[in-house]
Amino acid sequence: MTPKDTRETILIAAQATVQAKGYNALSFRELAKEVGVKSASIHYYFPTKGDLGAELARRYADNAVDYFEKLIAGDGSIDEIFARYVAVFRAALENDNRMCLYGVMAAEYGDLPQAVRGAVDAFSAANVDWLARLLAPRHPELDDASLRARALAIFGAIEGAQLVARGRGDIQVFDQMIEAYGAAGLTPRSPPR
Amino acid sequence: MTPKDTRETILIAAQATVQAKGYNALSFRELAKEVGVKSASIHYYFPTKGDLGAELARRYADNAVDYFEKLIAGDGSIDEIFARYVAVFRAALENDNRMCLYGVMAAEYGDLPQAVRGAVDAFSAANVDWLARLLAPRHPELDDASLRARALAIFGAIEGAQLVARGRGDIQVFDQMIEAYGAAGLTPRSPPR
DNA sequence: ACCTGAACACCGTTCAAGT
DNA sequence: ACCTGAACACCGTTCAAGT
Repeated sequence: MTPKDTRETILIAAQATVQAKGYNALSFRELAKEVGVKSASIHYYFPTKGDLGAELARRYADNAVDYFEKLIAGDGSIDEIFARYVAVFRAALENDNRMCLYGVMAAEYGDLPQAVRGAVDAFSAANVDWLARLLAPRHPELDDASLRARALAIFGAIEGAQLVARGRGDIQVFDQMIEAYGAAGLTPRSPPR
Repeated sequence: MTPKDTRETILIAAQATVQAKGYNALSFRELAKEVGVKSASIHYYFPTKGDLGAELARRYADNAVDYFEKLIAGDGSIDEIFARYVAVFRAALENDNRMCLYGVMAAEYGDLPQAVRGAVDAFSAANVDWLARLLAPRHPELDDASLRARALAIFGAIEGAQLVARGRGDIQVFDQMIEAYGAAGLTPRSPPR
C-alpha cells in the first residue's frame, strides 16, 4: 500500500466511524487497527485529531458540492433534482443507520476544534446556496433574503428528519417526514415513479 | 451538602455539559471537579456512564412531559401553545448555544448504551404524541396515522432548525426557520405580539 | 518519507479501605 | 451510607529512534 493509499484509507475509515458514532467516539488507536498501522502513524498524516476532523469535514463538503453541481447541471425538473438531493441524505441512513457528517458534527459543535467548526459551517452554507439556486426559478416573487430563508428551512428540515429517523432506527420515518414536508408545501414534492 | 443534593448536582452539571458538548465529551473526572467530589464518588451514584446517561435522558423526557402537559391544559389557542413549545427549544440555544438533550444524543446514537437509547426514543415518542394531541382539533380530516406523521414532521423540523442554528451560532437563524415552517403551512404560526 | 515504541497526562471502571 | 486512593486498560499527543 502506497502512502497516498494509507492517507486515503485513514480518511475513509474515520468518516465511517464519525457518521456512525460521532467525532468524539473516533479513536486514533481503533482507527489505526482498522487501517493496519500504529496510532503514532496516524499522527504522521494528521498531527492532531482536530486536523483529521477538519480534513474530514472539508472533504465531505467538497464532495457534496461536486455532486450537487452535477445534479443541477444535469437533466431533470426541479422536483426530480430535489428528490436526488434528498436521496443523498436517505442513503446515509440506509448505510447502517449513519448520519450526514454535518449533522453529527453540528451536534458536537461545542466540543469541536475551531478548524473543524469552520469546515462544518462551510457545508451548511454550501447546501443553502445550492438550494436557493435550485428553487430560484420557481420563486421569482421572492427576494434573495427570502429565498435563502426558505432554503435554510428546507436544509434544516431534512437534517432534522435524518436526526429523528436515526433515533428511531427506521428509514420509513424519514420518508414519512419528507413526504409531510412536501405535502405542507415546504419542499418540492418527489415526482411519482 | 446532603447526599441527595450531591446526586442532584451531578445530574444538573452533567446535563449542561451534554447539551453543550455531547454525551461522549462528558468526563467523570471533570464532572467530579465541578461537583466537588472525586470521580469514584460519581460511580457511587451512577455505576457506569450509561447509567448516568440513561437517567439524564429519562429526567429530561419526564420534565418535558410535565411542562408540556401544563401547556396543553392551560389557557391559549393552539397557535399560542405551539409558540410556547417552540420557545423551549429556542431557550436551549439562548443558554450558551446549547441543544436539546435529545438532539445531541440522537446524533451520537450509534455509540450510546442500550439503556440510554431507550430513554432517547421515549423523548421523541412523547413529543410526537403531544403534538398530535395539540393539532388534532385543527385537523379533523386527518386519521390518526396522518396526524402522527404530521406531528413527526414538525418535531423533526424543529430539531433540525436547532441543529443548524447551533452550527451557525445564530439564534436568528432558528427564528427564521421557524417562521418559514409557519409560512409554508407545516406548523402553526406564532401569533403576533 | 514513512513508521514505530515508549512515555505523558488523560479517560471509565473497579475495589479494598476508610468514615 | 457515602467517600476515597490506587490500580487497570483505555485515550490523544510527543518524540527520539528506526528504515
